[in-house]
Amino acid sequence: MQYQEIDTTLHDPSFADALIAWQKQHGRHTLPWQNTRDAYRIWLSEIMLQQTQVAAVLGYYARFLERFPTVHDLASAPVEDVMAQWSGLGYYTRARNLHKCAQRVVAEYGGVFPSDPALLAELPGIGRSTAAAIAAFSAGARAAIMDGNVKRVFARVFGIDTYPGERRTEEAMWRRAEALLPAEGIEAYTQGLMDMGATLCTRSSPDCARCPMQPRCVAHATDRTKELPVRKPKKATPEKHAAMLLLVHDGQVLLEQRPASGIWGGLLSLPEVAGHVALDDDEQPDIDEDAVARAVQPFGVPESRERLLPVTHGFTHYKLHIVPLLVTLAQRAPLAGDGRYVWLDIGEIGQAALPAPIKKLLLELLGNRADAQARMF
DNA sequence: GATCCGTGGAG
DNA sequence: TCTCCAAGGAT
Repeated sequence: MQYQEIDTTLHDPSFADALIAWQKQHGRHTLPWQNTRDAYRIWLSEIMLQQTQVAAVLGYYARFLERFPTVHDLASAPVEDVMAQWSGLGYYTRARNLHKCAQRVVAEYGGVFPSDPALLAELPGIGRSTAAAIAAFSAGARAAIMDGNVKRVFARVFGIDTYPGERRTEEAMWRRAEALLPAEGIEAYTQGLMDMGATLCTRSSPDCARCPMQPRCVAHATDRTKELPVRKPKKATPEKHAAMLLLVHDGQVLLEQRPASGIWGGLLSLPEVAGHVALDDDEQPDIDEDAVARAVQPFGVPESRERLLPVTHGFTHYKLHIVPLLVTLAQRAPLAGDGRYVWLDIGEIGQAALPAPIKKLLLELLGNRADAQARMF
């Protein structure tokens, strides 16, 4: 049902003509992943850009290519190195799938990415839209993308007033996207959709005066650019609390590798104190001192303990309140054998595969004063 | 089909 | 400070 017949009643060659002409004159042409047909570089950019804006990707993209210049370099690298390079960019399953995908491209395609979108979409981390973008930019394949930009542009230009996250609406948009594909010039067309969404048809205050679609835009004609696309129906986000151990000894901090799946999958983080964090009458976390003592005990003999101010981190679907418990050890015990725990030099925090809020917490607390801390602990 | 998965910027 | 959401995919 995914790839269905093109609905010819939705054909309108003038849409692509106008978009391509605009892109060539006013679109973006100097992004680091443009002006190449190197599928590796294009693929890497498309994965990094999933749910992530260009400005956030630029630095990561450059560092990543420097560390992994080819798909072979990436495939043969330890996954830990890949995670470390990705640290801070978010959605860490992307990094694991990136690594897996590189290995499959090497093993199954001799290091050459296929140009067929259907084959690309079978690889880990590559869905229908990303496959189309890679195939279009690297091989000129005539395939439709469907990202946030396209949904916003379509919702406004065609006056679609149902929520794009709804299945029926999204299917209708895919049908439209297929029908509107140009006979030629797929690269400028695809880039044009992205450029329009990112630079003109933005979420707030779109620049309709410069928009090539303005004469045909339903939202503009009916003064509904602020209402379209319709918002996601919002629901209350739950709040969670976690007490985390900041165990310090001899210039090092104890970190624990998180499970591969779930939040911050596969990253290093601070060990959590097991058990529910209750809230007292003032909504403040009520830490169970016995639980803390039990959590610390396996790692050594505590010297001092200090409860730090809570740090709040908002995710898409919940809010996490972290209560850091700074504990210095007088004496360190040997680590248990499963390799999950690691003592990291405080000076190496910046390079470690840590979630952004944890890295920030550690750098603010320890990193900035690494020398002083190293002497203290 | 609904939910999960990060982070940073805009307003 | 708070809400929204961005070059989506996997489960």
